[in-house]
Amino acid sequence: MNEKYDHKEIEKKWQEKWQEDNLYKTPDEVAGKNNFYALVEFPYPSGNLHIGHWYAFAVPDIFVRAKRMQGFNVMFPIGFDAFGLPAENAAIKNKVDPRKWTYENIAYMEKQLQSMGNSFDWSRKVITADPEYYKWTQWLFLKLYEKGLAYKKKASVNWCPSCNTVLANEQVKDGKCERCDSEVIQKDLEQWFFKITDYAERLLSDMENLDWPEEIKTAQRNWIGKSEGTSFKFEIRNPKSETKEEIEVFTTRADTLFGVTYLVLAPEHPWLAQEILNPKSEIRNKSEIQNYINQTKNKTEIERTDAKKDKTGVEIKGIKVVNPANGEEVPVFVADYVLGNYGTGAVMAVPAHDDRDFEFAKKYDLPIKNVIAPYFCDPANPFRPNKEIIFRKVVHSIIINPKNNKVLCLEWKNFPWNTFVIGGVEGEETNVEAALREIKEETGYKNLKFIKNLAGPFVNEFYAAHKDINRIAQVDLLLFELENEEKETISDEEDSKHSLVWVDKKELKNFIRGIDEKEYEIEAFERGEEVCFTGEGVLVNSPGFELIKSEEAREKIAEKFGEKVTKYKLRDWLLSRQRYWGCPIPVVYGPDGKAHPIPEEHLPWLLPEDIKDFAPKGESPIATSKELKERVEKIFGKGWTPECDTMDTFVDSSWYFIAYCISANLKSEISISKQFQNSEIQNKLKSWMPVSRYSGGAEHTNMHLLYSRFFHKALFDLGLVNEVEPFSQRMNRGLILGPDGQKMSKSKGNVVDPDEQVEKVGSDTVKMYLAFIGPYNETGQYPWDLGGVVGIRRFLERVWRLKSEILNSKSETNSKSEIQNSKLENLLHKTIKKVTEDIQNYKFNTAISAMMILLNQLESEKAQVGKSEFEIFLKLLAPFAPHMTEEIWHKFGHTKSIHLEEWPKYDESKIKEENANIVVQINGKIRAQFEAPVGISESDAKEKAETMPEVQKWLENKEIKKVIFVPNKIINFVLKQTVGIDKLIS
RNA sequence: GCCGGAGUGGCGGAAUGGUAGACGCGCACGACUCAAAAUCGUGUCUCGCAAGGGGUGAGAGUUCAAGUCUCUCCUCCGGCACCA
Repeated sequence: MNEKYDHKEIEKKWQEKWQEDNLYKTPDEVAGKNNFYALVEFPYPSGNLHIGHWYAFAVPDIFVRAKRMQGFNVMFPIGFDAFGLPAENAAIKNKVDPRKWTYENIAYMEKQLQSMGNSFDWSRKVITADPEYYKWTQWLFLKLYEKGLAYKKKASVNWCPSCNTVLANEQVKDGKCERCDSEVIQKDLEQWFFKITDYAERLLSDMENLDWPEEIKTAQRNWIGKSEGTSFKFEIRNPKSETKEEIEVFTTRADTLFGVTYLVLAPEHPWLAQEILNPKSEIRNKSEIQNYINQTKNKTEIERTDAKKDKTGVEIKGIKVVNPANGEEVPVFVADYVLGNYGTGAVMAVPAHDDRDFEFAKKYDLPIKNVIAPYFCDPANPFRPNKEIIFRKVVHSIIINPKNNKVLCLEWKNFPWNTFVIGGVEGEETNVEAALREIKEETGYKNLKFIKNLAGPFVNEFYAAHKDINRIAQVDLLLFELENEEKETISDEEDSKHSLVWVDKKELKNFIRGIDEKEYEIEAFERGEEVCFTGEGVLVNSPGFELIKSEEAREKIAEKFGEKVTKYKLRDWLLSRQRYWGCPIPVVYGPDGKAHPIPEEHLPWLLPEDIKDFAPKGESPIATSKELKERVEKIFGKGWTPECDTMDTFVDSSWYFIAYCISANLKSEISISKQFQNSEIQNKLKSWMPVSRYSGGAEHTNMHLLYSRFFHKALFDLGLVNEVEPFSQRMNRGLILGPDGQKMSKSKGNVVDPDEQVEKVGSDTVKMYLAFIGPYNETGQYPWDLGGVVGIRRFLERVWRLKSEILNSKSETNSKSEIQNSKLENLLHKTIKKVTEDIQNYKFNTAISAMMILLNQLESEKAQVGKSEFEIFLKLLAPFAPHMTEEIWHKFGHTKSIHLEEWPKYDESKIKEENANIVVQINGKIRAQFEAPVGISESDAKEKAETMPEVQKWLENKEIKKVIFVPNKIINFVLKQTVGIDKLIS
């Protein structure tokens, strides 16, 4: 008799039973079991579970269940990241209390989550908007404040005019608000910050030992943006001032110091602000500068930071600064291409070797001084020791005949090279003079027009065999045009050396040979203009450092004229938000305006509830609360005022994984300080932290992970936690797209509703389909494919049917547990191994495929399948289809849950095959194959292969050059090629 | 521009340097059926009647053997981006 696989009934039944039995409640310690902390990012209570939530929670549940069966005490908690903007926006739009909106959503989503049948430990649930939770957030804030890690300062901040609030740098995308897409502007405000920059180095170095995907580590490294460089001080030449003033610049290219032709200050540079106010200042164009600064302030972030826009700036007239390397005076500019909040807010401009400076210098016609020369060194002719080193300045001339666009080149008679016209610079000659002289001597042409410098200088080092010397040549590449073909006769000596060849422009690449730098030169010629060389090379025009390589010169110049320093792109974490629905910053202001922490006994410092209008008007709606004002005055006295800003929700989520470990303590009446003093909390944290495996979305690669790591390190320094890093393993998951391959969105109408799918095919199918769609530990994008869902459902139905058949037919032969078919047994053990390993590696797709293969085999040989074999299969399937397997398990007469069973073990000896399929290759091509006992020797395999007719026909009349034998896999005959070709032709 | 990641059938995707396309979807044919659905079976990279040949974004290279390793290039996705 075949009963229907009624997923609705089965799933409901077991969900209720599991809850009733508290099956997944996780004690802190279980004797004989190791703890495992499996964490998934907690959801924001948006009001509806979408398919992404399923992907985030249901799929890792497979891993969690398997881990439990494998004997671990696994904590798999869940909660809600409940503060944040959408609640407030809903409040403004629909005139509902954000609290009510949020908690109703939570209640609804909890029900939806239950339908997932996940093995969450609900008893550890946390909600960040609960006073019992944010009391702890506030306490932790105060701890950081005590340590000097939370501070307030006036800062130019990213302001979203639509959300009416401050945004962290991380929340600005392309100069626009991440949430509402409005253009972000800059605004000066007093704001709270966390000093995450103090931890930059540790955030970087502690990552080394973490078992995280390399791409996440790299992303964090980029975000932290460490760069090692040098700071130089440029003295301000201010004849009337008695005090010595300096401007400090930061550079990673100390080797270019001699190429500085001006200095640039960011509009925010503090010296500038101060100097403009200084009546004695030498600056002659103060109002022009002030205008420029004001303009910058009015720019949006997107206008300011668009690298493609034209660079603008204003010279600060009346002052110069002195290059510490050579005492040269250079002008100073203010320009907004220099950022105020990185480095020192001032840069030394080296237009010859920095693209941005180059662009600016071109626009404002500032001098460009080459100090780094590209460096070529012919590996075929390296310097020879003990030979004289001769340095020469050289010019290479490209002479073009405008009539036919051909280039004059030399073909050398006694040397294997073809060149442009080349020659050394003598005495006091200029490059052009030297070139013209050489051209006349070598070619006879005397009427040439100098067009321009194409490139240079660059440096070439080689051993010149014809002169038996080591030669260093510093080369400039010049362009000339032939005015007419008038010629002088050239000396016999010159004539005997080389012949003149006019080469077509396009042929230059093929004609010029024997010089390393030819590609560089031809490229420069084709480009037709000098460009900025930002690479490394050797120094020129840098007295005392001539011809030293960039890398070495950086060290030497830094040591002599500056100081080595390290800078980070990472900026302090701005946490103030001018919003209602967040954790109140637990601070009050005294009559003098100074900030005071709220003493612990007043925590939680509650969000006021007497707010009527949540629409922000430049300050937090909390500022309108009467209740809060009265509360402050009552506790602290007249004249005291509350802090009205709330915290960035990233603060709430920076410690929620700790909250899960100690969720019972959150409710305690005992003060937090006291709780931390007794060992209870420490012990719980020791049981669970660090998180064993954390899975989440790629969108949190930077901010959330970095903030949490910072928070954890700060708490570690405070002695509150025992670990430096919170997450020992992290895996990012991919994204589920709509059936059309597009991101799901209501406007596109391609949203897949998980509730609907669960209703139709059941939670087990939906979950398993999501696991089957692709590897879980890669950040791919997978379209939801209804056909694919059907495939999984079919698979489960087949399991269901097979169960019935086994139940019916095996009822009398229950005792039979030995598999009689060794092939089946072999497959069973292989599958156990494969599924076990794949689950561990989050490769659920191939684990499922292995189970499908096993099921196919079980079905085709069902007469031989005993109950116990089928039960092993069921256990493998249990984490994937928890409801259905539980149902079958009980139908098989068990009374305990399948999820409390032990994970099947495989026997390595049973995986071993008796026979191997040996592939016979001729020259790497497969020609035949045969079955042979495992371990067959090379000689036996060779003998066997050679007797096969389909092999013999290839070996006929051929000489075997070599035989490659891969045990149990391949025997490859390598034949003499020539014979093979003859055969092919005939 | 820089830094990551990835390019394999009609589709999602498999392949410790060793039989490319497992598994699933789709499709085709067949069985069952009055019929359909469901189910089951067979086939399904491509050219070729076959023997064979070609095939993992393109091109070179290493190797007895390359989807896999090396180099050059192209495309897509993600992140960062005037960071000196």
